[in-house]
Amino acid sequence: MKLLAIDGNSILNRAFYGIKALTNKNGEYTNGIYGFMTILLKLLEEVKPEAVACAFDLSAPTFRHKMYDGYKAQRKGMPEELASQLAPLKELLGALGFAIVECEGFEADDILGTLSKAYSDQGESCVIATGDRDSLQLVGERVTVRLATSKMGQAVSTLYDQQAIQEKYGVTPHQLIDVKALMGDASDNIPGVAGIGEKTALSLIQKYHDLDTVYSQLDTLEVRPNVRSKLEAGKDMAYMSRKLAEICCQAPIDTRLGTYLRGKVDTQKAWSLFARLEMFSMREKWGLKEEDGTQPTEVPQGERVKLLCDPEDWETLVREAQRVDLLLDQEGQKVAVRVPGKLLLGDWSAWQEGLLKELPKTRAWSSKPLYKAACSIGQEVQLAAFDGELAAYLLSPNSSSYELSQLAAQYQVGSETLKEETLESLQELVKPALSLTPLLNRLEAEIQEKEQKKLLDEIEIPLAKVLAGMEQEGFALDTQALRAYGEEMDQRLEALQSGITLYAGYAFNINSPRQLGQVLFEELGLPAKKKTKTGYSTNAEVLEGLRGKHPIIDLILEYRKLSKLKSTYVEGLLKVVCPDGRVRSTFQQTETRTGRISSTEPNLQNIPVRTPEGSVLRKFFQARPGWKLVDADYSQIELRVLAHMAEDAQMIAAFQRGEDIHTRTAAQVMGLPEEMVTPQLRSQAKAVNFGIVYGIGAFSLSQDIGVTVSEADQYIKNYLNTYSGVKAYMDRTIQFAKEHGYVKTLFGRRRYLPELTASNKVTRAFGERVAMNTPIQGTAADIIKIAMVRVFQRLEQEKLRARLILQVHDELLVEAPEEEVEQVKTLLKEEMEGAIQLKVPLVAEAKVGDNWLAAK
DNA sequence: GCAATCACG
DNA sequence: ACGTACGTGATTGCT
Repeated sequence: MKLLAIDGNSILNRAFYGIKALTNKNGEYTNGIYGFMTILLKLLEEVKPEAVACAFDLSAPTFRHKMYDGYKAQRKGMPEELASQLAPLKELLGALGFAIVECEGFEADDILGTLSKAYSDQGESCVIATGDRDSLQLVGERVTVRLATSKMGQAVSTLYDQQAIQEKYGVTPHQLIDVKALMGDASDNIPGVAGIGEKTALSLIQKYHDLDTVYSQLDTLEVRPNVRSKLEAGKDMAYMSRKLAEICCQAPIDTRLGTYLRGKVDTQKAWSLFARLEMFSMREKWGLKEEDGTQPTEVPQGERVKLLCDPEDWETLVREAQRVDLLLDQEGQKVAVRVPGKLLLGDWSAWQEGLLKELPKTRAWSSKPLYKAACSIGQEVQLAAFDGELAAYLLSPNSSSYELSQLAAQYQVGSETLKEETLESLQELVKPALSLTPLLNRLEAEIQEKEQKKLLDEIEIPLAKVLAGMEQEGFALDTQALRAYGEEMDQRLEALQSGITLYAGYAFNINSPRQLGQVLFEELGLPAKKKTKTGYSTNAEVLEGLRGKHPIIDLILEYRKLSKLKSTYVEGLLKVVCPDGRVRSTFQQTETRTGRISSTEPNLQNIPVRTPEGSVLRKFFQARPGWKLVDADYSQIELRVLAHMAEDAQMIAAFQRGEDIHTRTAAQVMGLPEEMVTPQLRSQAKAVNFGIVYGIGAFSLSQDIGVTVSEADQYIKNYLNTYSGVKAYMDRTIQFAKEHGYVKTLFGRRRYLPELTASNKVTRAFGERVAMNTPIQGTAADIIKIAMVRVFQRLEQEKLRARLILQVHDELLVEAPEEEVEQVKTLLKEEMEGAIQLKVPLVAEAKVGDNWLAAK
């Protein structure tokens, strides 16, 4: 019978430091557990043990502490984010049927020693898994150690048997105790003999075999005189260290071999623990099946429903139902519909018309595709009653995906069951559909509880419909002109490339930062300033600093800029343009942690504008013939939000008087009259204003505006003195975040901040900046979302043909027939400025043009 | 699949 | 001693 004996603390420790921080949606740290389970899987596969014991340290003092006050005295406790993973790890191991062994007064090492001795004494073998070299002394004829180490960040495990130890150290495993007695161990604070290190200790034991011999023959040892005197002085220390270093093999634990046979797996418990930890892939790896999570004893039994596939009376059933829950499978073009007592399954194309009529009483898992469908078959687009995906996002905006099956597992809601099993129940949609209703119920309740109902009902759900419209509408692109511009760029790129090759002396891939670094900093010998993890940094900031040092730099900067524009915007856009000449972005509503929306395939929120070469691309985004683009953007929305939320008298007054906030800030912070504020000073003040919103540091501000750190620091101090309400607000917000674990916007949008409890102060500082920034960025996002919904409704009410086609965080773009332009301009301004009443006015400005460049 | 870079607010 | 502003997405090179 082979035993796998694991040093739980040591392996957890390795796992924790080897994997970057990972938390579940509640902010519980999980990276150590994840790593531990991965290592354990690998061990089981490689060792194939019949019995497994996981040994853990207890926090109580051990016999070693009692023997020597200094033992592990310098050792810091484990960081909280690791300590918090111990309990769930043990719970999980228990659920998976592994024995957990702890023993008061003894360390995990002693447990491993005792067990390995018990097994080998009875002729059985034992494999010890640990990250700690101390255990090597336990190696014997039937005992081996698998030592986990990390080499260049890679986890490696080395197998040690008697021979391997002899080869590496030239002594027997047992002799390692005496080696350590002499050399000591800094990490455990075992003193050893002062002045004797690993080399000397090893050679002494190799030659004289043990500590007793060394000391009995001290006078005749063939060593340098100073070593002899050190040994003499350190004799007591050596013998005490030996006692500390020797692992005890008689810990009072259960040594019956059968105790450690793997026990029964509590599948439900393991399933739900993995779910809570959000380790979905682990469930499969541990052989857990989906049924394991849905046994009636663990989770409340859901309703029993009757499954009907393509029933003829589906339309009546849906029409007469009080409430409908709907799950659309876009890939399979199937739809699952839950009405009281029944689960209906059908083809989306056949059912969509009837179902879309009933949207107001429908709780959808995801509603945006439904609005798009309604729109594309020319049906009236009505609002859904609920949207599970959006609800889940509001409850936990940190998650990376909002898939129904994962959410159901996370929330541990029960699944409904079928009244009778049929062949059709094998359909892929059935399983997720059975957890749909319980999950929606649960999400609705939690939205109530967290006071996010208004946010969901009045902002996110109506917004989904607006976004559907924008996606459907698209934005016209002049592809011919764009293509021609691309060809121009190619010519220029070729010229730049030959110039660069000439200066470099050979052809290389300019797009490769590595090759470019080689050319600049090794071949041409330019001074390298910054480094990245993998080599020299060659980013624009570094290259700017090298301007004038070599003529190649200007060419590279231009090449970089052009090739970015060409590949991302010319080629990228041409790749996704629809046959009708319009590009249709997808707007992600559950992506950002702050509440903003994002835009993908193509991303229309990062079309160039800051440089002349880039902004010409906006010429190719055009209104239809006879139509115009109306572009309206908020003026300094984030600063206005800050003024309101911080209730800062100075800032509020400045906005109320309609002053230029950056000039005002410059005057205040730099102690000048406003007339003396030059454009350069104003732009510095603008950076300060931005910095404040981001949760500024003096270093970064100094980098940004090119002043010394102490000057930057002075600016910040002056700023916070001038706008003392802001300072109080920031302090208050961080306080709230630390107390509650989250921050929220004016409309109750939340963001959880597990970073604030980190022991790493860089991480914690990041958490604090996020705590300051998120309410501001998030409230601004809430406001423009409200404006979008209102603009959309006004266009509808006033029966205009104009359509909202794009949002870029503080900017809305409407495409309008020429005759509607004036009305649309007014409407946009009114709805954006009137989206909400703050202590400061909201200001939006609208401009008109044939293309996006002209309308800015 | 990740790192580096750069486009936007 | 260390690292250094918030939020995104796309492209490229390289392992």
